[in-house]
Amino acid sequence: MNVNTNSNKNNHKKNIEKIYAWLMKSYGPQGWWPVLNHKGKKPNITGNLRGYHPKDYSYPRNSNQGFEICVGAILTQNTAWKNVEKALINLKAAKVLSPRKLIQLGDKELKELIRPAGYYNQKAGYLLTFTEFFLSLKGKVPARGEVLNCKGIGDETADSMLLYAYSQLEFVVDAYTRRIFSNLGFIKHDEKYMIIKELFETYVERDVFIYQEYHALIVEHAKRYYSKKPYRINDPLNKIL
DNA sequence: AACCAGGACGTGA
DNA sequence: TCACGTCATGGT
Repeated sequence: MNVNTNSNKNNHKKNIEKIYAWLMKSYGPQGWWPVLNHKGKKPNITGNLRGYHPKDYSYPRNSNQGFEICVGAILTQNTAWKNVEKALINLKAAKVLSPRKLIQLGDKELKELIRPAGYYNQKAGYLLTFTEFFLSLKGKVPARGEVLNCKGIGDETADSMLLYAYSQLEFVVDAYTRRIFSNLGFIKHDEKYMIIKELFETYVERDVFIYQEYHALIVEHAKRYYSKKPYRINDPLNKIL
């Protein structure tokens, strides 16, 4: 029994490509992952929802920027980016937004700096654990399983780190992805993370920059049409499939 | 003034 | 495995 034409697998590839094309045409390149400039500020070139360097895929440009992306990935768990930004700017201003400096920091100081990002007691511990791991890599690209072994890093955070900090071909799935694509009929609303990840990794062109943009575009679109219930209402994507 | 945000973990069925 | 409570600040 198949009441939804969108769940026809023969159309998945076309539809998922069509959605990407529509999102890109509508919103343009997103410039993810956001990275602060050398002054420790948010570059003044974008709207508040976009990344900091649209069309520029040369990030991260050094190890510290990669580390910054990982820190942001942990801090943004269930947290608005605006609050994460405050925490990152605090860390940058205190000149501790690098792995060596961060592990030297006292527990109380670290918590105070990341406080705006919320859950600061937990996240402080997660950051220290991850930082030790990051240093142990000595620049090597970690395996997904290794990243997942760090307490506080689950599927989405691991994939975010791998895709945006390490330029690995890992599709990032978040609550927004689940919302949009379940409402469009591709998946169940409570579908497992890995099933959704595999859906995209099967049908999206296997290109790191496209993975980076697709996830960012999904977030941008969801913020406009799926941030408050009832979801799906007025979603223009309903009409293009 | 509730509700939500670019989740993950611990616990007890 | 799964449902549910917990963690916390700041914007709307």
